[in-house]
Amino acid sequence: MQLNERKVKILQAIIKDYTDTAEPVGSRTIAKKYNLGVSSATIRNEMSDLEEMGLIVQPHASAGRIPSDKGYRYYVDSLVQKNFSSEDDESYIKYIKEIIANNINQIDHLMEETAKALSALTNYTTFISEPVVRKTKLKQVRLLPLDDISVMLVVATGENHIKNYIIPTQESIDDTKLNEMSNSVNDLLKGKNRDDMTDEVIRDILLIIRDHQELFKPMLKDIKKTIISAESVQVHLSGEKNMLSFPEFSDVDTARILFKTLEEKQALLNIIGEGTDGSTDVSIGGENELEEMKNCSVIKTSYKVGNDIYGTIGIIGPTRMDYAQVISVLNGMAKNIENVMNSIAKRKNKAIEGKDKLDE
Amino acid sequence: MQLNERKVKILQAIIKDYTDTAEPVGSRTIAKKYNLGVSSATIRNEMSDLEEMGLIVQPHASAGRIPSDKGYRYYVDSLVQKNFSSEDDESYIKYIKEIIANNINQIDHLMEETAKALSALTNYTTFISEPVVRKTKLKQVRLLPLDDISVMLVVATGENHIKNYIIPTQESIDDTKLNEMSNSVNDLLKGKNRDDMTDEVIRDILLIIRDHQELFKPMLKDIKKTIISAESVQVHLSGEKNMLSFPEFSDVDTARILFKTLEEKQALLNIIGEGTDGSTDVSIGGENELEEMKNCSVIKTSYKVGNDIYGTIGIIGPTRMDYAQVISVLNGMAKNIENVMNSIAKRKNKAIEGKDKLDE
DNA sequence: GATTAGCACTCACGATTAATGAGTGCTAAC
DNA sequence: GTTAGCACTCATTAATCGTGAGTGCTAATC
Repeated sequence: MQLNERKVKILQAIIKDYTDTAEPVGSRTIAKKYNLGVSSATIRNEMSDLEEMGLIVQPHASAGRIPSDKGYRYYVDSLVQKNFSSEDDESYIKYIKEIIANNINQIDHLMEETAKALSALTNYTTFISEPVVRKTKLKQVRLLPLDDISVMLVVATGENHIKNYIIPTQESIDDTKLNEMSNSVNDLLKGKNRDDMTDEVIRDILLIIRDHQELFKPMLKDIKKTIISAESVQVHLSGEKNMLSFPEFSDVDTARILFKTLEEKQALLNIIGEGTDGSTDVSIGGENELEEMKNCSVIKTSYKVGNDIYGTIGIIGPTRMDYAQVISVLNGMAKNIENVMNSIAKRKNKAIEGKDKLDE
Repeated sequence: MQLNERKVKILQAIIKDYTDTAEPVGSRTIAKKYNLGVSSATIRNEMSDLEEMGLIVQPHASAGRIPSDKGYRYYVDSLVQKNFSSEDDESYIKYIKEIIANNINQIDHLMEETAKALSALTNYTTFISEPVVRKTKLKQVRLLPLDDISVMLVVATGENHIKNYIIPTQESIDDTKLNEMSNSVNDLLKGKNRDDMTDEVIRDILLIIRDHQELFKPMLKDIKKTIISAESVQVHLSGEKNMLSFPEFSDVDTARILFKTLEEKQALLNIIGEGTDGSTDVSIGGENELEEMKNCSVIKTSYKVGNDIYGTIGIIGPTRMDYAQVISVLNGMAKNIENVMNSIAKRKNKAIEGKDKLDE
């Protein structure tokens, strides 16, 4: 589809004005506000063409025009992408710095805070999925004394998912003994993934805890649970209530239906989809599969460490949104998550390198 | 205020009907639906009296009556309390059993799940505050190897608040050495509360970690942070979006303003207030301090272990609600939290008793 | 004295109508 | 190709009116 320069300008004007006002835009408005050097009549003719092409629509006969899904699509594809990266809106950097400074060392906390910041910045609903790793490995499994009647189980996976469990013991267990068991279990499980937990391994563990088998048997389930939760896609959602401030959701039912959809995890996973391979993905209105989201747009991108795709971050808002700004902020945010994660990875590599040298 | 039996019946009828329909109730409706054996005219006369007493109001001249805050108050005080406990609606027991079965061993998780269940049961917004303890004591502080470049810090307090922190070390630290440090630090801090962490103690800790002081110094901050977070009132909120289904919130702005209020932690703390000393507390409409909540009611109660008041649980809904049912469910829920907590406490006491016998 | 039937009165709500004005499409002139 | 001009459309708002739910009062009845 080829548009002459004037048509492009008019389309841009309509999108800009509609984004700001949420009201259909008329030819006179454009003539007055965006001095294109032609009269409203000329603009009317051009608009008629644009409508024929399906880029704009008239909500009703005597109203102005609003961008159609196709119009936004054209805008996003050809107008935004060119220069969104140049729009170096650094205002959010402060936010992210704060988040990182705020002593985040667990993945889910980082996710949660990032989601919050992003929805605060854009005023839209934000989703972010935690890193997915197919076969996460156990890094540490520890049994620690908690008090006279319980023992604490700490399980950490390769991606620093850490979970605690409390095992009620009813009786005090000797520290040295506990420590022994802890070490033995840890030695057995360290580096193992789910498939590695064979019957044989389990038999060995049961042998280790033979004196307290009934007490510690549930531990196996907890360990497995940690692996599963590390491997399953955890999605954080934030800022849903922001949506209520847009006129698109002035009808409570519309909002309620959307909220209900977003509460279903499966729907969210659907929205997140396959991940975007590093690029930024925009789904406009009807392009979304879910009926409830036909008047929403979803913008998402992925963050990654090294060459492995790690997770997805994105926003959900009404189709009428400032795509250029959102894309820019979103990309910045993704880049920042990558930086945080990469800095962890780099530290790790350095440590390994150092070791190698020592080994020589 | 003394009402004759018929007036009471009429007030009850109005509250019941309005709770069900959210529409003003007229004299003819009452005459037809609730056979009191008198004509609508008689009911009109009685209603006129009830209005004079301020128990019901007319939204406008040609409308039926709706209960006023005062009317609900009268109803709650004199009608509900008498027999709410007999209303043994056991339907939610299944829910709670599931929650408990679902292997909850950390307080905040229990809170979160309880809040969710309660809002699912009542369809209202639920809040629950985690146990408050003035001077929580450290129970366990442990340093554990995580990987080559980081060490994991696990801190547990007396109430089984457990937090993990990751300390980046850049270099591998000898396991035995780490274990030594861990034990020493733990010995120093075990049983200490915030005030006990004197300069002297800190000096001792610094001495223990002298070889890695720069690395482990931030640990002190993390430990303090754990104490503070255990001592501060953590409030879980759940089911806010349920509110959107009530006609009272069919206006988006009303809902948005309420949501915004509930997002402020201070406002929530205000609502929770001082705790209720075991009784059930009902705040109806204008009785609430916050302007935004003048058309809401708050019902709360406290759960406790032993003689110490521990925390508050409650619901927020429109003034038009089924008080009897909510109070009953809420009390049941509180009792269940108490049971879970008491069972922990009991196990503990038993263990101590057993030990005492051994010592003899 | 309490209850009720009857009736006038009030007023929200919905439907109908009319005025307004924002906006378009078309035509003819430039 | 551009524009001025004008007829036409139709959402929106305000005004009007009828309807019905509901009340309050009065007088008759139990």
